[in-house]
Amino acid sequence: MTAAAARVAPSAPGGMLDRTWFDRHALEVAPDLLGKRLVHDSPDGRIAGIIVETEAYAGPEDRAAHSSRGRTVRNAVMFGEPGHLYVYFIYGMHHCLNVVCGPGSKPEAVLIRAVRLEEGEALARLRRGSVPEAQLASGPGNVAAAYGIDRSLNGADLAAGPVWLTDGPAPKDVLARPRVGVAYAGEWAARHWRFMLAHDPHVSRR
DNA sequence: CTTATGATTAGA
DNA sequence: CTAATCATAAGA
Repeated sequence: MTAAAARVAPSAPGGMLDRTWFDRHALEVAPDLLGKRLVHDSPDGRIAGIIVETEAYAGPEDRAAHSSRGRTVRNAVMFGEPGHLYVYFIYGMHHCLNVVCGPGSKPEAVLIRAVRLEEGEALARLRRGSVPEAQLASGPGNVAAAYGIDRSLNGADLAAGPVWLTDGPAPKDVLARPRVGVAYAGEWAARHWRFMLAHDPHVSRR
């Protein structure tokens, strides 16, 4: 293998998910993200794991989505090109990691709610402290914390790194449930747009 | 400028 | 159940 080929490599094991993969409705991407591998090559080292829980946020019509209140400084990335990160700060202390979807510039995104870490556990522990293994990256705020992701990565291109996704093991039993923390969204709150692997100890509580 | 609140979490 | 804690958005 040549040095040039090695440099191309963010795609490692399975193929790297490309922009066209994200250029679909969030409702299609969210369940498809289960089983995929999320990687972050941070300055401190690599963190990687399998996504076990997601939530879909559709375009302006979805009253639970940030984009339903129009384009603002915070949610601008949602209105841009699919395949970028949308990272926002919430409740004065947590970051949430989202993947921007499409189609096209339709402002949709998928929230990554829980990951089963496979690589970089020691690094995650430095950031998260001595929590049970199953909770290292369980819950959206904890995923961002374990991965060391904050707003400095808002808008980052998943096709350029340092964060990207690759194919992973096909999920077996997938459950669909109502989304968390969106009771204010009326009829939209009742939709089962939260997806998770059944019986996986790494999904968030609630 | 002021004010309310949130795609959360940990702990009582 | 509530506190923590602040960027953001909306309103005056």
